[in-house]
Amino acid sequence: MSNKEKVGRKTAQPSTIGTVERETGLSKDTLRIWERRYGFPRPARDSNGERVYPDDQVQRLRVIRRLIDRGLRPGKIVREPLHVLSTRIGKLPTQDGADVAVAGPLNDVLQLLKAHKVAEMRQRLEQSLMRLGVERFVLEVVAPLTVLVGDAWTQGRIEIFEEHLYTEQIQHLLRQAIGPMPETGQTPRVLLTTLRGEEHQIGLLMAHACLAVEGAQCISLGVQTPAAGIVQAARAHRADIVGLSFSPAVQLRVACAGLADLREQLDRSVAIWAGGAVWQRVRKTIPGVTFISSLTAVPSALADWRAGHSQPASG
Amino acid sequence: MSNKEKVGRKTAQPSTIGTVERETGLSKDTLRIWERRYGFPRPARDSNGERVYPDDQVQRLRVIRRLIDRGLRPGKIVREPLHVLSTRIGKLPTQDGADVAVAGPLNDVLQLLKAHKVAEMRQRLEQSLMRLGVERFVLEVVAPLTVLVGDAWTQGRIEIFEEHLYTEQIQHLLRQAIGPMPETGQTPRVLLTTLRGEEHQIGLLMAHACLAVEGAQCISLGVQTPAAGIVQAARAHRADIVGLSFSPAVQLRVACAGLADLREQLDRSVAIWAGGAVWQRVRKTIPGVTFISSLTAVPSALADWRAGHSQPASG
DNA sequence: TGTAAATATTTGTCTAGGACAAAATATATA
DNA sequence: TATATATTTTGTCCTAGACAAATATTTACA
Repeated sequence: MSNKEKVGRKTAQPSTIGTVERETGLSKDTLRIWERRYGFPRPARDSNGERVYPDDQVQRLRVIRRLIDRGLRPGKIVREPLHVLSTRIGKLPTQDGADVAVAGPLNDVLQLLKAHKVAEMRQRLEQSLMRLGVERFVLEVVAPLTVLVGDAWTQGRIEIFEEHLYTEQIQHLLRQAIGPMPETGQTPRVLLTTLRGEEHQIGLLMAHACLAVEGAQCISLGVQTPAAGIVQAARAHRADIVGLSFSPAVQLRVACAGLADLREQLDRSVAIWAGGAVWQRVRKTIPGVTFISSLTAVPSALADWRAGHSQPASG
Repeated sequence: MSNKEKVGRKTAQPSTIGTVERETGLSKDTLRIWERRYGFPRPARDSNGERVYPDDQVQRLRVIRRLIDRGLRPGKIVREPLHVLSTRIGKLPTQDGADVAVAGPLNDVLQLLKAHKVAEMRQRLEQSLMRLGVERFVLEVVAPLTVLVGDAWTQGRIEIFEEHLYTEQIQHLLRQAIGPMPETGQTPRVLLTTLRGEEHQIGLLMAHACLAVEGAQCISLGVQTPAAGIVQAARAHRADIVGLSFSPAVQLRVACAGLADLREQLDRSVAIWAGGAVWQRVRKTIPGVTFISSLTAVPSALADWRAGHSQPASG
């Protein structure tokens, strides 16, 4: 029962170290050692001597986390006050897509979200989907928009429930787009899921959509399949590729460990594709694992695979 | 550091405590305290004194985890050898409503799932949806089938990945069914979500579908919205009703506490509907919260609400 | 006899500071 | 300019005690 938490009975949630771990993705050990080394965070203590984190510190931790995800080092930024961190976020090099051009229309969607005009937002997105087609919609709208929304939440410009609402709408749209695609029977057969601890569905759905339009045969297990289950499923469905999605929130070390672990358990003839922007800053590659740091790389990766398996036949 | 020679080291996987945490879902703290209290697991130590778990112990931990999820207590089972645990799994009680009557056609679907005939299963379900319509499909197929699948997993008759696969397919279907429903502008406006700790989406989607076909205007936030977020969202979207879904896995006390908490924070004019089979066995009702223990009760609950709010008008 | 309150047990999370290896950066050498 | 070595940074693991929430059991009472 690792996900047990103390029940917040009074008005607000008490932000214990366990809560903050879940909210920021920083492990308890990390939170404690930062406190010891850098003097931040500096939580209050309850009657029992346990840490109670004020909201503003949690907020600051979220921003710090975001910056570390993009490659900055804790020693440089953990002590910095919020306003310095915020300006840092603005100065970060943006994700691969040159967003300046598309920033306008995407910001419109963000504005609709903040104004709680759900119907209009959804309509706008549906129009984009129709106009651009599934693939361009995913690459040019959903991917950058999700980053935008994530940043906005990190910086407190939108509320958590607004982010939930966005996620839900996008999920709906993507599933509608994926749903009617015919079972082609083409290769490769791709088994899609995420490892334990990764609960973000959107990345998975984006990958699913991109693969499906390219004619790959996708079977999704949803999020958080334990490694042993992935191995079983790959065997049962004779998957050619196991596709795993990683959000920026994942801890690089944990993810690498999980991947290496899975690689050992999985039949060597089955490829592993690890998708997610996190892999842009990975150094050591894992043998037998293909890193796909951008959805734009999916078509060429598929082409490569097909080139290498042009003779599936009856081996 | 010698990071060139690191490639080929130990042949087997080094099951450290972190790895086992990921594999079993048991936290490091829990693993250590079990070792101290019950004498199991009893990992070896590497040169640095760190725990190294043999595979058979990890395997046993997985089974233990599964039994604990089903309500058994650690003190009783952690010391037991694997073969005892295995027999225990078969003897687990199924959900109270063991519907042998409906089992026929539904069992067919279950068989398809176990045979990994995804396409056929999906086709079968799609046909049911077409034939029965959304509401009957949800009530007569999805709801009992989900119980069936849950039981099958509990008793080890299907694997976890098969349950994931089922969930994913159903989610797809339900979202496709819900998606195209027009925004009617009718009342009531229902905000749908689950509380923290409840991560099952299917219940929520079933409720969404049933409400939508009855003409209610649904806005879903997805799962696990913190209470404060629900309050904000209800205000922002001028919700008449907040609908919360609870799976059988939820702990009754935790759920009640969460509901009471939400009831305090939420404007009294907003109704709270708590849905889920768990409420069949609730004793004390919470004032200001309507319990809906079966989806069949949704239409009448809606009628009641409408009867009591026959004059929405202009404030 | 059944229900509610009180007591006892079980169980997971929290605390502390020390230790160490893997990763990242800086410096020296060919 | 590349490669090997040194230094710093950083996260995870260690021990073992404490405590409250969750659950089981007993007692009190209608």
